[in-house]
Amino acid sequence: MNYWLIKSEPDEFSIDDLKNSPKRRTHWDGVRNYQARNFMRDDMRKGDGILYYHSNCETPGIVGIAEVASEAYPDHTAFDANDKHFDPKSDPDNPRWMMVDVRYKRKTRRLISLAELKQYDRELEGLALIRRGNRLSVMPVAKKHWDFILGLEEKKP
DNA sequence: GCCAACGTTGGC
DNA sequence: GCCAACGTTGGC
Repeated sequence: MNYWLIKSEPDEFSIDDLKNSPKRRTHWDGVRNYQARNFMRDDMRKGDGILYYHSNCETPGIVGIAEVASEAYPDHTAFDANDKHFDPKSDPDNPRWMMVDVRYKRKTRRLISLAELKQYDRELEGLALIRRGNRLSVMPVAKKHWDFILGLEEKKP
């Protein structure tokens, strides 16, 4: 079992939006970065744990837990000229972009902010999220980092 | 809103 | 294959 962190702008699709989705799940479309795609396509497995992260908002940070609910399959929004994430170079016969389904598990007891996570740069060394200039929207999380971050949930910020 | 960091594109 | 130009991400 692997662990992941996925980013979403709460104005676009928040943890509550996921929670309120039918069957509390959705397809994670719109990823248009090769490294992120490769993680989804090659390494994500059903049941993997996901830290749900809110980006580009007042206090960016981890707000919930989700899980991978499917293997990767073609991201059909890349073929839709009316879609925001349309990619004319993605051929339906040879799709360039993939996605997985994501299922809501729960919210974290509190928001674990990026600023707080950065204070533990020693414990979280190697976590892509806190590396400078990081822009990946799908990234792996080592089990020891997963455990450490969830341990923070019980602490005062 | 600013801007640093990064990924992608395309001319050469 | 190099690299300048450009577009995007995302913290602040």
